[in-house]
Amino acid sequence: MEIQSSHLPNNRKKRVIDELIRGRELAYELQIALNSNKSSSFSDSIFTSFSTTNRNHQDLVTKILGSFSETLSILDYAANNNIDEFSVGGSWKSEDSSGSCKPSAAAKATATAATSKERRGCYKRRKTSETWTQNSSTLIDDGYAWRKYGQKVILNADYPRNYFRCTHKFDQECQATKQVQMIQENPPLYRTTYHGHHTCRNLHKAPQIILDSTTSNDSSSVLLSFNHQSNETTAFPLVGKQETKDEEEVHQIQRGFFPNQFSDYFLLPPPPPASADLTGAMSSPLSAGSDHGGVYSCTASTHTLEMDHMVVGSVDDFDDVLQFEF
DNA sequence: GGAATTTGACCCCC
DNA sequence: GGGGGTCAAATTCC
Repeated sequence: MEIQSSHLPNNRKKRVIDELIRGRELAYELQIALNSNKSSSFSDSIFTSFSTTNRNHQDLVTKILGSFSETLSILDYAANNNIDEFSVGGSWKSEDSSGSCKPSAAAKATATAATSKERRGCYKRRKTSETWTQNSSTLIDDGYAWRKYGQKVILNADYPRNYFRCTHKFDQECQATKQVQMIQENPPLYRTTYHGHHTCRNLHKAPQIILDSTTSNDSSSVLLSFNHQSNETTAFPLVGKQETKDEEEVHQIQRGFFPNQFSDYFLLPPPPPASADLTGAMSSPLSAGSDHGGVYSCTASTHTLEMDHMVVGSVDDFDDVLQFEF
């Protein structure tokens, strides 16, 4: 593994390295798990990892996604220096998953209260939790099912903040939440702040394959993600070969437009037989791609995060160079 | 009728 | 004290 990074602050550099090492270890773990599943075909073992029948694989992929999302969020800061929350001591708070809320008077009252009315206010507010933000010009479907639970007018903000929790908060005790706030109307710009990682296993769909070859003059952002859901309605035209029904269920290749951000990457195994199509679908600045097994190389950008059988994504537009070889 | 959203109330924590 | 995060009843949607 080789990492070159020249312009990230040391603390973020260390976080990038730590997260990538973690991601690599998880990927190895996933690889071992997949290899051990010899009764399944490659495509079965890869893509059923998102089905309810293979929760171990799914869990590993979820962890890997989280690891690389964090890494990319750190890089996102570097690329979008206007996100001041990423400053040290800012929104990158230390994880306190223990939920260190001291028992409040209300909570104590709750223990004896029987009525729902009296339970009001007994929530545990996260004192600290891991958070990361991303800005985008569109409201991005990140593959998880969210339930809106609140909206607040924020002081000195032009637009209200919307609060979402994971749909599986109660049935699977998933603590992931996010806040979405429009920060600019024309052109539209949304800021999404995520709190905590998903521990649920019920992706309402897997992340999408989205090739972003930005249609603007700014070629700085390239987005790859992978989707296995077949009948999702989307504003993005599908590209790729005519697929069998099964193939349709494991991947679709879509194109999207997400200028000036790249933190919404997903790490998933690429669809084995479709790499040529994917490559063909890559319009400038993306290029290249192997014709087997799904090793894709996106070489046109300064930043390439690549693993055997997996490509995390690539970006450019700032001077750091990160190369990962596994 | 169940799920999702809206919205006023509650209260933690700076 | 007040901003902001969460709860939960009411309302809307499918």
